[in-house]
Amino acid sequence: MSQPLNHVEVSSTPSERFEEYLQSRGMRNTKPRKLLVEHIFSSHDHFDADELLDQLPRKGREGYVSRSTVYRLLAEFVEAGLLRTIELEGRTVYEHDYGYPQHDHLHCATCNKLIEFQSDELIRLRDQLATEHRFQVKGHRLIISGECEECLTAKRKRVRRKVDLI
Amino acid sequence: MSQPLNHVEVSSTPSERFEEYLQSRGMRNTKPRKLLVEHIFSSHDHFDADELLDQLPRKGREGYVSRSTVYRLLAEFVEAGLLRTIELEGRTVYEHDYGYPQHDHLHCATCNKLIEFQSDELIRLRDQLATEHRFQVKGHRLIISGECEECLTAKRKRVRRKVDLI
DNA sequence: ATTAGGATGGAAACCCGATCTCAAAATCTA
DNA sequence: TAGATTTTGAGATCGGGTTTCCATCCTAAT
Repeated sequence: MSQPLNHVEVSSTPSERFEEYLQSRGMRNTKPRKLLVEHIFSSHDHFDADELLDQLPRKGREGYVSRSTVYRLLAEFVEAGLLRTIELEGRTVYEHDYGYPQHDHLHCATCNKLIEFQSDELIRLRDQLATEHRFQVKGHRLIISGECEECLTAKRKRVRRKVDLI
Repeated sequence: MSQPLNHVEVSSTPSERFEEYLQSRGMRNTKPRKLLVEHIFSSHDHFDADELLDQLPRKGREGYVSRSTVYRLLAEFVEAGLLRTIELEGRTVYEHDYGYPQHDHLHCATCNKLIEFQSDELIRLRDQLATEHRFQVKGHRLIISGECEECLTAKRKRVRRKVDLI
């Protein structure tokens, strides 16, 4: 059974890591940049640009970051190796990359949740398949789609309720 | 070693199959519909709407089909089970579904080619992973990205040529 | 503190595949 | 073959995530 994913040992926090990145390129560590790194790494969620904007303070409030800046910074975080993108049904979804191991996803079509898992056997199989086709692997993306436990349970409950009414 | 994919035994051609589909819905078997099914199933390629349009005769020529009709008919073919879509880096790519087995892809980042493969072991692993997470599988999508044999060979040749010049 | 130049906010522009509109053409039925 | 109905073609239009523009603000180095 694949366990909840463990963090990779890293010597510095995402914020520290990003600061180094900025330094090395002569870029400035501004309020929006600090705030967004903090926010994004304060919880381990998947999100797209819009969802992130929804989570942040509204215009006029302390800590507000504009739409254009959010887009700019998300691109920077990806560039810096902090985040990684997943293309899922048209939208671009972001997830932690720095300090987080390679993994794949189960995608629930009902509640839209992404469940992570790690499988060494998958990697082995992938490399074997590539070798058979004399293909040089750079990476892969596996998304298993279907319905998660909670949604299945909820559905079962609904059915039972209907049956009870009869 | 996974072999080139074999066609599934089917009792009728894609054209015949599509005609049945049209009949059953009281739709008409028009020239554009006949022509497009013929064209699409005359070779086993992956394509998007634009590529398909490029392959068809230009405006004014015999056999011309308009952009809007191409989009309309592609949707019909998917609905009819003739084609299946793959979302690849933003664009919608179509491939044969009818008379063709489930499979996955190797995607060459250099020449953009899609190479098909089939793996029972992958299905087994997928189902096992899903079971471990009490997840009900509907399907999956695996894309292994990297570089194909031809592109690797071409690159090697270029390097050798450079070396020769020294 | 000053200041040069990088960064941000707000809004407009963009991108572009996909869809819609509707008059004209094609198909099927009787 | 006439009539009813579906389908097509051409162009306009859409949608919405993303990018650009630029005046203003902010940061960091001096």
